[in-house]
Amino acid sequence: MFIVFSKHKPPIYKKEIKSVEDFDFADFKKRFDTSKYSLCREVFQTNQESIKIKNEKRAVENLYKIFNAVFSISSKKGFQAMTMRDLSKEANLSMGALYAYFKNKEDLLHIIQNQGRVMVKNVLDSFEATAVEPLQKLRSVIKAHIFLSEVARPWFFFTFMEARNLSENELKEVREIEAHTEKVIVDILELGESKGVFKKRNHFLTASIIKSMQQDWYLKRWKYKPRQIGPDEFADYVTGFVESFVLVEPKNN
Amino acid sequence: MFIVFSKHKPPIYKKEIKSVEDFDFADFKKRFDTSKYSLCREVFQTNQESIKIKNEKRAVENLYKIFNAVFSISSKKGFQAMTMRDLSKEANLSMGALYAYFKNKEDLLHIIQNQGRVMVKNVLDSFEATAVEPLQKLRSVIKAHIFLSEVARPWFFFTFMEARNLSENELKEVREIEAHTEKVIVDILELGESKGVFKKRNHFLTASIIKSMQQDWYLKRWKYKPRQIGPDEFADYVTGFVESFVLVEPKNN
DNA sequence: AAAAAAATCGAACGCTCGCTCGTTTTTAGT
DNA sequence: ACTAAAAACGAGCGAGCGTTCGATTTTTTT
Repeated sequence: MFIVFSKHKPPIYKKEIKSVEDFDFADFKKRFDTSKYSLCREVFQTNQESIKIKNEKRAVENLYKIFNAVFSISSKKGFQAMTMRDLSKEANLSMGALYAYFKNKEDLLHIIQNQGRVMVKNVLDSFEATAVEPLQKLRSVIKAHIFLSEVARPWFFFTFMEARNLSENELKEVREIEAHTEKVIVDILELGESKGVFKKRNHFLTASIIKSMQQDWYLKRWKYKPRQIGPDEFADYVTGFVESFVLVEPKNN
Repeated sequence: MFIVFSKHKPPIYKKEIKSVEDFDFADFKKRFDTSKYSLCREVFQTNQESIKIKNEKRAVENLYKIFNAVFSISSKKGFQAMTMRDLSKEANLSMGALYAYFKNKEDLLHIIQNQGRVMVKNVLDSFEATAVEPLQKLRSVIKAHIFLSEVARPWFFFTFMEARNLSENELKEVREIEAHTEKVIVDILELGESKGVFKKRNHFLTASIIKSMQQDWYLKRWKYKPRQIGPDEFADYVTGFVESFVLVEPKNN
């Protein structure tokens, strides 16, 4: 989709740090369709048989209003505590209109959760193959996750917080994708270890800890915002933190 | 395999490391009243005027049943979605009996949240002054937090997940204690920097990341349990991770 | 401009919720 | 064993929930 080949592949142990894979948040936004409607359009196309509205433009715009209202209300009081009257008011749609976009309240939850999951899997998988060297792979994956959670913060927050309300089946899917993204990191760490670039560690624990850092970015954004810490600075700090632990020959700074 | 500090100590800063401050989980449990009723007893004594039951033993036992039921139900569907009938059934108490222990559902939430907050503050503050050297202080605080969240995991999980339902006033208290525990870490890092033991870093970000690791322990315990990773191993891994980043002269392994 | 189709509206319905209170059971003092 | 206080009980109340559907408005087609 957007695999970028570096013009000159430098040797890993030298000054290769400034390669094309070393994207920042601005690069990330350019590479993806970050239009605020893109996710809603996908939802419309995926659920066309259950959505009673024919006109795509209209449907997508209203889905956008609905989802935003859901995110806004449930970030304050949770999805279960949100009433359909709350939602109707916040989205500026009548009760009847709302039910043209989803079958019932539970269905609304599932639509959002599923779309969130699909988005994360699509984006992160496309980043796995971006880089070749272990260190670059590691950086790519860490950054991609942080930047994606920045672009789609409400989706991430909602998915995390409301995962409890899922059925056993869906919960299994959540666990699977979580294990998958963790395995992506573990594989990179093992590759690096076998190449002698990374230290021998408990890679599962390292991956777990990396994920917890990424998670902090979208769960506790209110902590970072007033201190003017942006996604680039945060991502660099996390990668620096991780590298000092896993690299055989860490940079000194 | 990876960093183990407890028994055979690598001589990093002379021998003062082998001090009483280098506690493990078993030590921690001994040092605190970890009786399953101790927190409930505190709740009873704190809210004696609103609790309509006179007999302490009876009240404490029922509070224990109630809180456990609350934790069990809301970990699955959230506090808001839990009905008083759910709670009545799970706690084996009638509706009327429940309301002898709290004024209303909201009050029940506040009682649990307040007690959880008080506990965390009491325990962590008592650990701040335990050690003298920056590195030992850092280890103490990190371990104390992880071990405490292990002993009182349901309280931690509940406090985190249901913080959204708090009033503006209480939310302020939550933020305050969160900022407080973060500041404790920042102060230690600054002390270490001034002593030349720790590197010059963005201490706020380091503290933030440390907290996110600790948090992972009680939010995602289902990940660690099947892999047989206990609190000692996890705490050692986290401290090792952090030390490789902050120490001027990190141990090699 | 009229007619058909699409989209929106919101009062009304049945149900479940938090909570109460008159009654019954259990406990403790004698 | 008696009795009064303490504790527990649970059916029932009104409020508010998710959801529906015939009426109405807006858009598209002709």
